[in-house]
Amino acid sequence: MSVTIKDIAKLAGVSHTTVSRALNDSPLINPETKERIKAIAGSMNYTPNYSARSLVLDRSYNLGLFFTTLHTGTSAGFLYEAIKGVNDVIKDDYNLIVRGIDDYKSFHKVNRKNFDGIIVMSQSESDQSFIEYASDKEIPLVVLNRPVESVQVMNFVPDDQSGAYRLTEYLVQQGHRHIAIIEGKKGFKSTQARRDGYCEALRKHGISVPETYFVSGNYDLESGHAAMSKLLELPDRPTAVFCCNDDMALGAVKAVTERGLSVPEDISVAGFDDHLFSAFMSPALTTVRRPIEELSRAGAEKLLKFIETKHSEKSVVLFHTELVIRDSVKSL
Amino acid sequence: MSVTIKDIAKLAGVSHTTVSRALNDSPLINPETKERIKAIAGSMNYTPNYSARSLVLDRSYNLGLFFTTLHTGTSAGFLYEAIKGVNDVIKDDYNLIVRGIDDYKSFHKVNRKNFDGIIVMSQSESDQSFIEYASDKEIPLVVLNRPVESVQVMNFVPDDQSGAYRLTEYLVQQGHRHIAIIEGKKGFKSTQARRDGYCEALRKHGISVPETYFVSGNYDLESGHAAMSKLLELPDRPTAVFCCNDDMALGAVKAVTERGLSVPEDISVAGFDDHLFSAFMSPALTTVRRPIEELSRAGAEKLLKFIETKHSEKSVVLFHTELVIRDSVKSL
DNA sequence: CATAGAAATGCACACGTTAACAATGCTATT
DNA sequence: AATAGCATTGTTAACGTGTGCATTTCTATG
Repeated sequence: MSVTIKDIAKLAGVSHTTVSRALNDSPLINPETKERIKAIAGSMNYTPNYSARSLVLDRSYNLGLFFTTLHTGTSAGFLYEAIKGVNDVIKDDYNLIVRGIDDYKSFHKVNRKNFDGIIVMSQSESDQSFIEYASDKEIPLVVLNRPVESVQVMNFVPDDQSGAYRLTEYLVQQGHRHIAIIEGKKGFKSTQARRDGYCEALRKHGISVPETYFVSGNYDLESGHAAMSKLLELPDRPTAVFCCNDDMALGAVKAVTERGLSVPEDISVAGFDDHLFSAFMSPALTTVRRPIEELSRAGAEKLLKFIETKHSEKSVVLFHTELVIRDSVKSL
Repeated sequence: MSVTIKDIAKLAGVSHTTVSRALNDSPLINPETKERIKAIAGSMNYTPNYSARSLVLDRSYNLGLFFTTLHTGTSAGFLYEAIKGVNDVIKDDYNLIVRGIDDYKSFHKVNRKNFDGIIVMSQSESDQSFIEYASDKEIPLVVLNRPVESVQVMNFVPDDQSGAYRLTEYLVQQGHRHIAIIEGKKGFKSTQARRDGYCEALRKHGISVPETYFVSGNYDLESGHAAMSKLLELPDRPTAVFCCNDDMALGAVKAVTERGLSVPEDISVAGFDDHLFSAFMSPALTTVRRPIEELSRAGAEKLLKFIETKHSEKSVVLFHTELVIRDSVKSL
């Protein structure tokens, strides 16, 4: 039913090979016939059958963008920026396939035949088996957002720890000594890194905080709200709270205002990520910017280059995170 | 390099035809040999080559999820919910390909060979050409979010107009008579529908507002902020503002608090969409819930059923929108 | 015992594309 | 004029899978 190169060949009075070569701009073909064939193809509205091409070329034209999960733990802004970044880079001739790793019962269908390359937006060490699997199958692979040690891969990660360090240090510089932390989802690497940065800064400045200042969350709005509610009940209420992402910070601010208190007058709040909405919160959120879109773009570019040249350094590249000072932290 | 059915055949001492049939659970095959072959396939770690299968079966195993754009106009929450909804439904044997329609230079590569089915999250009439193209190519097609008249397609849309009507009516019932609107992106169908619902409610209650109460936005945070800033400068400042989505509402609230005013004491604000963060704004946002995730899920289910059975009613199905009353509107 | 028919398997081709190799005609060099 | 070599095109096979039809073997029926 649909047009094939053989149909074109018949009409042009040449062999289908010649058509194939002409359409692929082979230098073997006489420029005139090439033009003629292209014209015919155009007029017949020809589109190549990618399955056939894939079969013989052993390429799928599929690129996978995998997240740890599409459920709790992955915020909307994170997903959005990642897709946008990757999508901006990949050429017209790749399909971008989006998927949560935890949606796979078996990785069976993930192989070189089905994916020309894979980008993993890794948030948790639970992805490890997937990453190792893909690496083992020799699928071109870029891992973003989380450092991977066990396997050699192209690896781009934002420097969460130093971001958290600088933010916490900033809180200290503003005169805060009672600084609590609302942590991210358990098991996520970023959770650990941000906590480490926080602890490091406190230690450096000789500040110690009670255990009750460590409250767990899971990166979503509700958990931020719940965690802050706990903190506000404390007899020795903190003067500042570092929320490990902006979503939780929004929830936390809510918990404060609900009690008739206000940010930053009664308590200071800081976040992490710098999502789109953070600048528009009331008060505008002091946070740490993580360049997710840039990271995704860089990752996609690297992957494409690797697919083309089959060559690249497999090492961890740290992306700079940046302290963004706004209005949610009071100077004491 | 990778295992094929012929390799299995050799090992099992049968023809590759038998292997193919066995793995596809054909009733033609002796149950015992079938089991034996399956065992061998498993031990050899066989995965079918989808390109080859696609070629002969004329199916791509690709499902497309297309947005009007991945840039301004599509909010993170919208993208997130849509992907989540669709992803929850599609079986393990489909690839979900995500893409912005405005990223295509030519629709060339969109055809039945490359897509078993397409879901269009349509926000603008600019998608019309794409929808007609896909429909013309006889690709199984579901259009979500925006009613389509020119072509017969499966079409699921939230009832934005009546949602906006009820919300506006609610504002009136709370005693507001000076109600402004911050509109959505020009050219988007939803912009029109929400405006219509707003106007209808005002008319019904015999309220007229000055032209200056219609301020244009484009569904993003900045535009909400800018629009509200304008409104606040007005000599006859409105007592309530209907923002055509939650993102703009957040931006609008920001503009209010920046001026030392507060919501809802000095001015009431309402939104539209009910994104995840809306309940956690301060104050919690009164808005209209649009069941995007459910819509996406329903759309995906419908599409899969159609692909299987080749049969379905092509008509518009309205999804109910729901007024969500929170704390951002004051009773006068 | 002959035979019809069912059950199980194999043969051969098709899907649409690319590419190694062969073939042809032409030009330039000796 | 013979030939080497280039430019251009065609022949043919290959990629891995599914399926119509033929073939073989076995069972049941008369």
